[in-house]
Amino acid sequence: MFEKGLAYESYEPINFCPSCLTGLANEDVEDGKCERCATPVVKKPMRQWVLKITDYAERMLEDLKEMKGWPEHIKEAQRNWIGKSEGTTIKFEIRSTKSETNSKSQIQNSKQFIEVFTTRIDTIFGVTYLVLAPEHSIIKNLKLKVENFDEVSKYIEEAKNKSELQRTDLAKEKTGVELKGIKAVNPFNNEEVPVFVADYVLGGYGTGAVMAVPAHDERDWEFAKKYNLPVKMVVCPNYPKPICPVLENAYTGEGHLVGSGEFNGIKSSEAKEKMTRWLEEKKIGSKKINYKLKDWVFSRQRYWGEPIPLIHCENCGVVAVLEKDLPVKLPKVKFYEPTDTGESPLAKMEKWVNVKCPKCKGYGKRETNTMPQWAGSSWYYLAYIMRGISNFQFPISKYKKVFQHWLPVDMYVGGTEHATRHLIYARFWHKFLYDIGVVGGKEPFAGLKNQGLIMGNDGRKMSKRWGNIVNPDDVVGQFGADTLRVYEMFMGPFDQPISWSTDNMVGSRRFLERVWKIQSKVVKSIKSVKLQENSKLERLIHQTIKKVSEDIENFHFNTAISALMILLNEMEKQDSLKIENYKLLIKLLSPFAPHIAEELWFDIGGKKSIYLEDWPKCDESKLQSDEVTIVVQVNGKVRGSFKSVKGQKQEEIENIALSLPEIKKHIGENKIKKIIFVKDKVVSIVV
RNA sequence: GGGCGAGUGGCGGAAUGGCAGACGCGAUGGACUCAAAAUCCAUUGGCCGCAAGGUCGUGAGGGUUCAACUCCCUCCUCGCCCACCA
Repeated sequence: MFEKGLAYESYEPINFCPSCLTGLANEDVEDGKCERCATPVVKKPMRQWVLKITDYAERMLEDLKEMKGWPEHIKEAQRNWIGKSEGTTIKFEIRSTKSETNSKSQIQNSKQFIEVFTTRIDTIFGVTYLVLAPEHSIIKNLKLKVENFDEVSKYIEEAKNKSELQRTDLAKEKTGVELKGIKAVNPFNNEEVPVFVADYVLGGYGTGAVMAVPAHDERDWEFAKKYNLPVKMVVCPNYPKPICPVLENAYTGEGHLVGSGEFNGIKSSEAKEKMTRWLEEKKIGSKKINYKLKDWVFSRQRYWGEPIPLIHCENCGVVAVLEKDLPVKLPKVKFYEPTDTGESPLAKMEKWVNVKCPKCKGYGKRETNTMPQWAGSSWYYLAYIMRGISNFQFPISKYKKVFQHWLPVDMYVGGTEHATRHLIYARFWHKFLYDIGVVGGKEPFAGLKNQGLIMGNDGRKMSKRWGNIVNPDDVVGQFGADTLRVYEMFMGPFDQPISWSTDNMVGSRRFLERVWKIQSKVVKSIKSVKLQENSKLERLIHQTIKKVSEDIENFHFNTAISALMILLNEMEKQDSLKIENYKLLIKLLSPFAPHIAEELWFDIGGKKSIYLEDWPKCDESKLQSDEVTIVVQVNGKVRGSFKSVKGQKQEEIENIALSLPEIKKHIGENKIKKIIFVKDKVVSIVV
């Protein structure tokens, strides 16, 4: 990525954990606290490596359309995370309000502009002020023009020192300071509006400045109310009614333009186009697409983590480690405490750090930042394939053919929490590898399913805080691994959150014990088994094969196990059991209880592993009984039922239904209005 | 505030227009036992009834249908994710 220009060094302030002494990316911060140690993070400028994931934003968005095997809600989450919005940038000229003589001497000749991004250029005539993010670089350039620069600096300083946590908490109460001495000029009507700095505008999105339209934006509305700024309505929802409703809050919808000069009376959508074109002609604005997705801060100041394979050379600058020297391994050390300089612990390990520059063979130092934990999980599905072939040889392009054979991953199972982190990163890496020709497909995972979270006994998310964590090792110790597997599959629908219940586990344990026990019923000769019982059982067996096979395909594991329990109940009723039938039961059970299945398989004479056997096939002809139960309804209520031969004609079935005493009773003296007949299922009589 | 899910017995859940509660847990009664555990058998949605039977019932209310847990509309509750993105 470095060589393709997709990695760059940045010195911007990032989240920093004062306890771990490391920089953190947004994904390592939860509610303003360090994910690892729950210490509130602060902002700190640090040197860091950043990957240009934003270059892939559009493709990641576009390719979602083709990903039929992914759940819609995960794709939607990714769309929101990428956060594409189409709008317009527009430059507002800054004008000084100081007297002519003063300004002439102090101000340079060149004009200064504030550029803003908006998705609602149609509301431009409603602009009553401009807002800059505290981080905005233009502020320091305005020092000479701004009369209350001290006050402004103070506000900016305070905003900077607010931790992420405070900034979230204070989100509701808006604050800001006007930049006195300057005004911004609205190019559409040459109106001068005041300029504020306020931390409700984000430095990292768009241009870091917005045009405020309190009449049509809730945040601007709140701010305007607080600081008594004018509100000017310019979009009317019920045009052409002459009177627009009095505003009690911001109207954020679209409509027809009013109070907008030559644009009056046209629709928002049309106005957006016309106004943008007007700006483009004047060269003070243009169409613009913005994404919420930010570039990926890819360095951590931790010991553990893959070293970033770069070398800093005095002569050549940053140079990539040669492929033959990959991967760069961590030095083996006893201690790896964080440094107090904010550098990675690796920086202190001089033997490891000092190397020759691969280019000029001069004096070089290794990059000491390491990769975040997301790095490994972005390609481990490739690593498994590589591992199956050899032991991670570089270059990775060696594996091209093998990757083409195995990829994409058919079914990837993971939690929903990965929607906007791991699954975005993995897709990004895969697309990069596709671009350099290592993998043949654009996407890594064809199918995706999310398992439901297993909640604690109390219905809450398992956590130390609630003391409701269940340790799988303990469960395995008490009940056995197969019981745990069966229970986990049986406890509820795969994709839904379910509370853990150790009490309910005994059911799964009993089930496996009973499977074990009916071994004693197994006979090798058919003679002792009653023929009548056999055909009924045989039908159930084939129904079970069908049900279990389909349920596994559809991830309905709970009902698959239920079907096996039903089969077992029936088998237990038999005096004796054909060995083939018992084998079938074990095969169907084997995916859920692999250990016991294998052991039983050998117990009943299996020579090779059960996992070398073919999966049972369902014989469709043996599925259905000749007999069906017909339900009889009168006025929509079930009043009786009878058994009949399958495929009976409507007339005959109706006659039987009408002759039933309980049906006669419910019909009584009433006239029959209508009879609905559903073959082999229902006769519904309306009186 | 936005998005996505989910509401069915004492509990986990099943049924995707056609007998609601499959399967499992728990509970009750019985068998075995000196006794207990384990195991096995039976019963187990509520209400009325000795019973036969009746009646109500899938978060609430309405609608479509011969028939609705299932489809449509309105609302309530809970969970998860995102959240000042201009």
